[in-house]
Amino acid sequence: MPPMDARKRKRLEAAGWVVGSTQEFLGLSDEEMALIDMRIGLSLAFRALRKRTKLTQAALAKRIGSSQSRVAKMEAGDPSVSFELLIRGLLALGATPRDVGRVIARPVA
Amino acid sequence: MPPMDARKRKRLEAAGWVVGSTQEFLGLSDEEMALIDMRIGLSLAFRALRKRTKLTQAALAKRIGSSQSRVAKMEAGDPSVSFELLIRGLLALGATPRDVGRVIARPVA
DNA sequence: ATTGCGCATGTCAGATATGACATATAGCGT
DNA sequence: ACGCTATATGTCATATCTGACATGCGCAAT
Repeated sequence: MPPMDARKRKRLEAAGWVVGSTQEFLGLSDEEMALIDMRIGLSLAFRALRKRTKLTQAALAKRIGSSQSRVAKMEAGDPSVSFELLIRGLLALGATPRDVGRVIARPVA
Repeated sequence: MPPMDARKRKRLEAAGWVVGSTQEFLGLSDEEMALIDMRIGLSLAFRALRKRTKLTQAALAKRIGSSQSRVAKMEAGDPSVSFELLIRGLLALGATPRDVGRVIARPVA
């Protein structure tokens, strides 16, 4: 999962590292920030919904035809995970398009 | 742009072919339908916003570091275009995360 | 009828995402 | 301490996405 520079940033952020000041820390455009916020929001919503549904990562993975490790990456906001996969995951957990839209619309913090 | 089966469906739909009954026509799950609707919604919003901004596909492509042909595919709802690219495009045109969320939340028809 | 412009569609080499697998870590009951 | 279960992290072959390019189509102006 190597040197794609901005990789670990999201991990840190999702892990609680104040999303706000990260922008100047690395030189990110507003658009890139917005994208990262969306990704993080989707990740968090996904994890929350999975837990609410009382599914393990492995069980959910099986249900959506993926693997436990990928589910973990989805929840970690890993940039190797596409928006589409995150949205797929949410829908598979019963989220509606409205729900997904809400998550994307809301700036993360 | 070869035989990835469900390819032309979106073209037809985006071109006006009543999205509703397409579901039974091909055996699509609700979730897949929702995804397709989101993709179409993003495409349409993208095209609308570009036109409102009075940019040609080529000009916009240059601005976002892409190519005219890819912009055309974005607007065509082509499945070879990722959600992330569509969202990137919208943001580059000045759409806010709220705008994007709205588009995703709203079932296309 | 030819030129020019905007858009559509196809292809392809290189970039990125994916599921699967291996392995590591953390917590928890015994 | 030991097993056991859930989650995290890394790697890899394959699949999918990407920008670039070529080319086609329609349409307005000359």
